[in-house]
Amino acid sequence: MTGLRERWRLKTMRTIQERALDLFDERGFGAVTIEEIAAAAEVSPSSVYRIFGTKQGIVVTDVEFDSMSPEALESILDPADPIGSLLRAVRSYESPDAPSSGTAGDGPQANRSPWRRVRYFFAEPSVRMAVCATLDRAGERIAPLIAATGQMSAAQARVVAKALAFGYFAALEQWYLDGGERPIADYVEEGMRPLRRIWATPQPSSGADHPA
Amino acid sequence: MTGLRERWRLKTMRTIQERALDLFDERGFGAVTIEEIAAAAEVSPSSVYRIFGTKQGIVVTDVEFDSMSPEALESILDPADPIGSLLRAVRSYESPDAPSSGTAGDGPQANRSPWRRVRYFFAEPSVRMAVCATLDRAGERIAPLIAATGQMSAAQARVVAKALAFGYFAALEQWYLDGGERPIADYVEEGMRPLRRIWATPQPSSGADHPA
DNA sequence: GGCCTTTCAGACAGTCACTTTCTCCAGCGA
DNA sequence: TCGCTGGAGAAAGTGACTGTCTGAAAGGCC
Repeated sequence: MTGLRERWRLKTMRTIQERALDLFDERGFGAVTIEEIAAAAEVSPSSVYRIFGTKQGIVVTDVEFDSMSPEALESILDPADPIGSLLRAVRSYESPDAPSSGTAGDGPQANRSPWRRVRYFFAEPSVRMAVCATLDRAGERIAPLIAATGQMSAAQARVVAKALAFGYFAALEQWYLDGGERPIADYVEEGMRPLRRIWATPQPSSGADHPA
Repeated sequence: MTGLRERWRLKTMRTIQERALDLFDERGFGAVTIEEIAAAAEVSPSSVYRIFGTKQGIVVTDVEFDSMSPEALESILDPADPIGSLLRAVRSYESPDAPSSGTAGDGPQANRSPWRRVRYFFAEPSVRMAVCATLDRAGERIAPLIAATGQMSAAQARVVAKALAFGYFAALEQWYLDGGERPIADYVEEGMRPLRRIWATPQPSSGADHPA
């Protein structure tokens, strides 16, 4: 039984995000002010900053993932096969409804899929920067989990964690650039395949891997 | 022979960077305004923005690397062994004088090594964000070079390029966190070793690799 | 070397993201 | 039911950044 305050916070978060995206879709990210967003969501500008920190945070913040506890993250991410874990997470996240309209179909009340925000990750430079910062932090979170397996040193775990986080970002961008036709999981699986070699046990019987 | 205008620009760039770092070291990044930096460098605030774009740009911009032509980059980076190329670049960059004082020794007119800026990459969040954006762009530059080898698809080259750029960042941070005692190249070599497997030909005779 | 064009530094005003502080109400525990 | 407290709202301020304009110096042309 969560408190009333937290309920209000979560509901307000979603309201602000949706109203903000409505305005961004309508007039562009840069042409909308925080005051307008706050007015549209019927909260004070202070609340927007208290909740999201920055204007880009409204787009970047992922309510369920960012509030995930370290334990929950640990239960999802298998340090021995992080790419497989990532794929599973992406597939379950993607399942509800297909993204369908990638660049086409820019209607005001467009799809409410979680991928609605993703467009701005790549279209708006300042948002892209904020996404990079978020991935950076994500890397810091998963590095200790990888290091805990004892397979690598702390420095190597750090490098690999960053490679995973930003490799995923690269795959996502490829999906975006292709217009969002095929499911994202396909891009993640294909794009990140070279990284799988990091965990590959040296066996002579691994088949052809690289060509697209 | 380069024009007078370009000469002025380069000289001004270095002046602004050094004066700005003097002020940052003295009072902290956030406590120094652009106006003060401009005054200290004896230029107008407009010029600071025209040259560096943002306040963080003053710290992040690497004069020689950022102005590197695509051809020069191509001549340095061997797509078949990017990590080896990176190591060579780091070693030649690091050679002039050792960084010595990492966290200790915060004197006003500290060392003038190219690593003076690096401290702020990790100490100042907004600068760190800008560094991430720069690495992101660096990834975009090297991805086509990797894709040109034909070993991977475009998506895979994109992923690997990002992994390289941010893996280097992770290694650099490990160096910073350790206090900058050992040379950076050591951290790059050790930290990025797992990424080498991406290019490893499947041979059963590869020895032990992982422990630190 | 003198003229014309272009480029760019400087000045200035404006916008808005973000911070800080204060007040006050309502949720929460006793 | 009664304090206590966390948090929402209001408001003023700061400074990073963006345009626009003007004048002067650089660079090309004869």
